[in-house]
Amino acid sequence: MKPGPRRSISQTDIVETAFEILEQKGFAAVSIRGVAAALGLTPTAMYTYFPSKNALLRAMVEQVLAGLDLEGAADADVDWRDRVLALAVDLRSRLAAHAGAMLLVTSGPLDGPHARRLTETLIAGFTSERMPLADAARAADAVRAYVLGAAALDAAVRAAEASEGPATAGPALWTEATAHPLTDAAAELDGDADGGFAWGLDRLLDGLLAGVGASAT
Amino acid sequence: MKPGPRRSISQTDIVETAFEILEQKGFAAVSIRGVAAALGLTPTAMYTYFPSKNALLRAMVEQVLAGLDLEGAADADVDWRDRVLALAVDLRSRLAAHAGAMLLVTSGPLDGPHARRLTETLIAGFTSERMPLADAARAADAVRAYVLGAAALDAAVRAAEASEGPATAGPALWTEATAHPLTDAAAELDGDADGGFAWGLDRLLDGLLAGVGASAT
DNA sequence: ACCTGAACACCGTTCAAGT
DNA sequence: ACCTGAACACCGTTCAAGT
Repeated sequence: MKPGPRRSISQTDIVETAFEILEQKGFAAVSIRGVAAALGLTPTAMYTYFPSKNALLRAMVEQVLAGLDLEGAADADVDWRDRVLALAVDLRSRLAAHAGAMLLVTSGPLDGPHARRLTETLIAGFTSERMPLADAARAADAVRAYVLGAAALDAAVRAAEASEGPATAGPALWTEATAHPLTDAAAELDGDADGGFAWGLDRLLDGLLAGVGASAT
Repeated sequence: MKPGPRRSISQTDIVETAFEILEQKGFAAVSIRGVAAALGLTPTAMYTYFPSKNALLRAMVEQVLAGLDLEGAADADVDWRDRVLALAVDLRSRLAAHAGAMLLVTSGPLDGPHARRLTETLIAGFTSERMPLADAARAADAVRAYVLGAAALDAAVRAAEASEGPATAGPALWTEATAHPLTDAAAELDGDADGGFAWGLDRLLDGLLAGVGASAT
């Protein structure tokens, strides 16, 4: 095919195609060349839209965050505690929806516009509980860290299950099989990872909101 | 050079070399070929020691975790709260020590022997505070998530600073520059990221330990 | 068992050139 | 501005072969 302007493909089209590849073939398959091929372009044409692969990955992170209901989280009619819980659960499910989304988040800084809006919303919520600004900022950081870390641990476990089957341990790299009685016992009586996430977040909010506002139980 | 057995190189040597490359040239430079070259081997010889690149990365994660003072964390003479704080701070500083260590952790499941020992130690500590096993397991998950998430956010920020200079924003991808007054205001009066980490962990422990034991303040 | 050399099927990115 | 084609300097991994 000859060079020259074609029917314009948007950055959004590229990001969407990248997400399709991410879901179908995993994080490793998200490549400039692969996305270009799926769009019927040569790899070099991609550099018209994004200056680097990293820029593409950042745009993907932004799209994941774009769907967050920050307006709902700013609704002062609802308790802040309930709002931040809903927001965190939503964010976590969005990160869980795409198999490799967590690697995206870790692969670059969370400094896009939607990421900043999320941080701003969190800080605003905590200050609305009469928390000093410095503490509110740290509280926002703590919530971000908890949600991201939980999503990362989830993603790592699921990636391992997908790549090598559920019941495969390392080939005798370590011999002591049952040296972790508590971990094993806990694994038996639990299986509700989602419940664990909300429980831990609840405890974190207990600690963050203790003694700062009336609505903190 | 001719093929045939050489003076044996150990898996430990390979992992150490990989860490040197990680620190000097970053995560992207940690490659089978690169590590092999640094050791004077051909890439294929690497597959004698590790079945895949992923196996090498996992071994690196294990080495980061291997240095953790789990014995100190099991010392019942000290308050569990102080012990888990020390453990978390230690883990975070280990993750921060290597520029790309966080990507290592995120790139695979934390299911090696040292990772499991860490989980076991955390659960044991929480049960020692008279916490039910199921809750102790979830508390351990919460602490892991918080520490990992905080380390991930740190690493992302530092990676960005290293790759493109501190004061570079995106090239007008978004126009509203000062739409985040709280974030900006908080950034001005804070700069102590380490303090923020410990503060948030303290709040998390407040929430986790509230009402379960005598030593929970 | 430990290693080499060649090969396969990929990468991100740059550059000169076309329309 | 948008695109192609060729090229550079890389990847992980496999395979046959040597000692």
